[in-house]
Amino acid sequence: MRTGKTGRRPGRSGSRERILEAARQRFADHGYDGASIRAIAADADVDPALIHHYFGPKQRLFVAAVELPIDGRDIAPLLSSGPREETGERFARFFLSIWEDPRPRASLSGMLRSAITDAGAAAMIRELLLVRILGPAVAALGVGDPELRVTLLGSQVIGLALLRYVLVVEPLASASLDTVVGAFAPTFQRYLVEPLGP
Amino acid sequence: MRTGKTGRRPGRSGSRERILEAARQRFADHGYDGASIRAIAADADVDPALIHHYFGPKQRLFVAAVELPIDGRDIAPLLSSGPREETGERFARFFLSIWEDPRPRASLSGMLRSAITDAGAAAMIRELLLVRILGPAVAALGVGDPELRVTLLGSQVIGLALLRYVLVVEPLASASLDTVVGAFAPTFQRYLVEPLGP
DNA sequence: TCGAGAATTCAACAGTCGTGGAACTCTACA
DNA sequence: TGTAGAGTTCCACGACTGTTGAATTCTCGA
Repeated sequence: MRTGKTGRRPGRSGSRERILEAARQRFADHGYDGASIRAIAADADVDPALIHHYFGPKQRLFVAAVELPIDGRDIAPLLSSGPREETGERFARFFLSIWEDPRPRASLSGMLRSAITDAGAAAMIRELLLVRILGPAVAALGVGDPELRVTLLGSQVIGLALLRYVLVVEPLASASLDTVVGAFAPTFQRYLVEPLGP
Repeated sequence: MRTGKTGRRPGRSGSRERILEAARQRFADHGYDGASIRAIAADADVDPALIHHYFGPKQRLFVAAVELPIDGRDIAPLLSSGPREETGERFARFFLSIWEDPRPRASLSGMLRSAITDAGAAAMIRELLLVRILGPAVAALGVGDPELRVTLLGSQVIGLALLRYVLVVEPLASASLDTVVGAFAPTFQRYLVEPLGP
């Protein structure tokens, strides 16, 4: 609602929501550093100072925009239910079902991109993805070496997300869901429940 | 050699080499955007304008600093030699031997970090890592679905490198070489030579 | 009806960034 | 010895960054 004039606008303007939406998009596309407050403000058709008024410093806007829609405790029962030799496939389908949905994808993309450059966000990905989400899920399976398994799993999960959803590398990006599940399920199966050693 | 005075220095100063070294380090630690010309110049104890004098715009400095020390044609014969059921392990050992060496690691880290944020570098990782390095290696094996296999392989390679070397996530980062080989070799084996489908 | 406070913008500050030009000094070769 | 050119610095430009303070206009409860 940029009328060029100062002062409050009549009625409900929805600026706050537009800011969050624009921030999610920018963070997803350009990462933390690449997404400037001014660009987000322009997308939301709003003055940069308004963003600061609502959210304070940039870091706070980031955590407000990129809030994780997944709870690790949802995964644990899903993995434990059903035959153990299909654990990897269940995990693959669950993981992909989240990323196929465009809304969480923007948040997750933002996290992933930002984690690579920003040191604080790197700690965040460790904390959120590995400790809070994958950690409990693996722990609930009661297998040996849970910490190592979490990182193995994380390495494949992040690599897959990066190539298929963030960088959009073909032919992986356009491969059908069943193809992707078929390709990655055995890998997840090994990292989750099968013996690791050489 | 910052004497505070202008003009050429006597003797060989090695500025060019120091600039490249500093650039590699900065790009590795902070990615393309995060590594400023000025910071690189400070590390190399040199005026920022000298960097521009040698390498032109920043993009040219990046490709000069981050030059890949691997040739895809070196990998192909290595993968083909030896028993086929150990192909994945040979690949794992080769791949890890490169990253364990600190010099290429800096270059590769820089590429990886930059590829996530900078759009041009994303195309570069696709071109260099996937097309020029993993592509020929997989093609030489004469298996079906080579393009898909390259991206599967790439997803695990990048995820592993990211967690173990770039983000340094424990316990993967400190795990012994044999542990890592043991954990990932079967995955690589599947992506390289074994049937994929569900 | 009045006043507190929410919403919004403008203008500006102090940084940082990449890059270009001009000037200076040394080297290498004719 | 003279001179073209490589190496090097300083300075400045214009653009962009996150953030702050003040001013303005609207809303809502007392």
